[in-house]
Amino acid sequence: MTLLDEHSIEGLTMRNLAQQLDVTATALYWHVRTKDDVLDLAVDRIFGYVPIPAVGDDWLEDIRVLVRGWRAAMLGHPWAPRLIGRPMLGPNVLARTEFLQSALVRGGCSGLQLAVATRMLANYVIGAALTEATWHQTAGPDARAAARAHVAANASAYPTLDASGHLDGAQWDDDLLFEEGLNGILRTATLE
Amino acid sequence: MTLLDEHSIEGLTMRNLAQQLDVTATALYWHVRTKDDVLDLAVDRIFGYVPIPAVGDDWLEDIRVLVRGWRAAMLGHPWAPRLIGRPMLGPNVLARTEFLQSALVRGGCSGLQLAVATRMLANYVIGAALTEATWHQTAGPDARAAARAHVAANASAYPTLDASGHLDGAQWDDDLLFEEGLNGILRTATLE
DNA sequence: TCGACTAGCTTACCGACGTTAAGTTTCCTG
DNA sequence: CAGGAAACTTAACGTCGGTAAGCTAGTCGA
Repeated sequence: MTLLDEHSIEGLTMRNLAQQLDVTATALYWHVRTKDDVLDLAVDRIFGYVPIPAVGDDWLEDIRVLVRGWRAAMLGHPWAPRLIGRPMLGPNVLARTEFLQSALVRGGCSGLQLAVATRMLANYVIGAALTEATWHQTAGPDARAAARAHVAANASAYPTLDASGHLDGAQWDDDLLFEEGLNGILRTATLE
Repeated sequence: MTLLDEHSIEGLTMRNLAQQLDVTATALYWHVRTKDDVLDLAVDRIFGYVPIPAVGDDWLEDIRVLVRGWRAAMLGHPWAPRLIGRPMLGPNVLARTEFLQSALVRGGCSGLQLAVATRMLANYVIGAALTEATWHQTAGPDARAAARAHVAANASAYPTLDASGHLDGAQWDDDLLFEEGLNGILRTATLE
């Protein structure tokens, strides 16, 4: 994970990892079957960093806390969102899902409604972490400016986009946007 | 894209791509700067497959149609969700965002509300496509069953998860879950 | 008609990667 | 003190993304 944090995904090679451990690359294959296993382990470890809060009396706040921690864990390790799209059946993942569903059940969800709410939350967090991480690491001084310039140049083709400042980035805080969206999703869970 | 569809991401090598085009691998570097460029082109092309509907009188339905097409385009090419986490500033992406935002504006959104709604929708679609694609291609006969067995074995640790059948997969239709969640998100956009 | 120029491709090659096979050390146990 | 397993090394294979230099065909102005 040190390697991943410092040099992102491309920096994690079996040789680098071995060097970090003062070992030959082939020695790793005694502990691990393939490199994909290493990545899977890293992903599950990320989910282990998501604090599972104690069950409180406010199920909505319980969900908020879990989901905030989930997003924070991924944004703290920007390579993590990119690695989703993998099995993800480790016990850490299951424990997180269990907590989330149990909170929803406490809130009165069941059946289809429960399944929908679970997926909404998971999809929202994953999508948010992925796009935010992408945006941050793509934010070379040029990329964002180039897109903005392109929109401004063809302002007639993108009237709304040009006016909304969606590409300005600094206009709205990511945390605020996430929190507002989360509230929206939770509201639908309480309304249905 | 033929290569990607048939052999997924790992099957797309410069050499394979060149062979498919009856050319040497190095010839590709005349047209493309690096392999990442090829992947970026593939991603932008996917967004080109998202049909941008004509502007109708029902802005909610306009959004639904766009978002459905977006998800379908990604699920039709399961490698696509995994490639998000890349620049994504091509004109196709911008055009899609423009349409989405303009529909929201027609619906009365503006300011913070507009930004939140845009992100919610994007995050939801991306998250859904990613998890669904992952689930489908991980669905070896064993993976899903193994997870279910693990939950059933430790049913005491996962009471809600065990009872909800969240891992059964066949219980709810993916399309239905997506549509319901989409309705929920759109409802928050109209309520706020 | 012909030489210059260039878009497009090829041949040859580089270092790094994931992975395997076989042999070596280290250490614990009977 | 013998034996065996756990942990590691050395050597090597095939493939990958990418570079450098050279070849080929067609266009175009004089």
